[in-house]
Amino acid sequence: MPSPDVLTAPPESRTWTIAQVAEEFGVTHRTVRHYEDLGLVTPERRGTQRIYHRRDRTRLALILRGKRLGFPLEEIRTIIDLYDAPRGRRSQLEYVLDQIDARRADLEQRRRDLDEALSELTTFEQRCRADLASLTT
Amino acid sequence: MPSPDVLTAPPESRTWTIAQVAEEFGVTHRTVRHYEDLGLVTPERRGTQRIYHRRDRTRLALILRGKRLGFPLEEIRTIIDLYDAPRGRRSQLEYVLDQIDARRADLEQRRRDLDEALSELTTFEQRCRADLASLTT
DNA sequence: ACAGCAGTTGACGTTTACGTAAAGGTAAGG
DNA sequence: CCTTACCTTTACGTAAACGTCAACTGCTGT
Repeated sequence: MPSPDVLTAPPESRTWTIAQVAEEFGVTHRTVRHYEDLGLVTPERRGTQRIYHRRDRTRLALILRGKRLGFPLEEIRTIIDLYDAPRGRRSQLEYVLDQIDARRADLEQRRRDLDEALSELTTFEQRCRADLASLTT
Repeated sequence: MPSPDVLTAPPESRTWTIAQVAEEFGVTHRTVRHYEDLGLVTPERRGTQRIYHRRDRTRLALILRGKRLGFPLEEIRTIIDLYDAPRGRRSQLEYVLDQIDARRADLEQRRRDLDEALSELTTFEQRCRADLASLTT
């Protein structure tokens, strides 16, 4: 049985086990550990056990979306690193802004490819529907 | 020297060597041959040499766009196969239309992910620009 | 005290997508 | 005829992204 704390504790301090996050995100624990090996997530350790916080879940969501978009994990890491890079000095901020531009260009290329693929698919579908209609007559 | 035929022949019959298509699409000849091993392109053979036609270039363009979108080659093949599957019988047409729906769902999920990523990037950029402005003052 | 389960660390296996080296065929130019 | 450039097959290598044991550890209920 879970201790009542889970229900009464403030949401900020809510934590998860590896099995829980794996289950929630639909991946295996091996996958989660692999991401940790690559430095994509860094869960807290209570002794030897991993404790996942909200921050870790946010990262996992970012990672998995990156994967759905077809980015390699190493590239995903550079994105994550970008998002929580220190931005204290002007030079750092300018570097980050440059990186943002590069990423945006990449994403927009992908969107062009995607829209192209979608419109070709639509054209193809119309042809098929026309063929189907001509069979019916 | 190329024979004058290359200039006078009708554009339909224009062909390419493996080196030319590889160069044109910015990949190595090894890559092109790999796609052939997987059945993604099937160039004509003149003796032992490969002859690439317009049709092959169209396919290569499809393949590479698929790759930019992060699809595995096997999945790309199912797409290509879909595009030139026989559509004579009604049952075949209905099957193809089902596949089209599945693909569209996939592509639209990707677009959602993409738009989300882009808008997060924009938000982040604004924050950075704000930080930069506050440094200037 | 002890079984049982969840979690942990290696370490090797697998699939995908090519790279790369070896060894040779072929057509054109000198 | 011989070199050179381009093409061919065969085959082993490799990096990424996990899968899959194996062998422990550490709580938890009985």
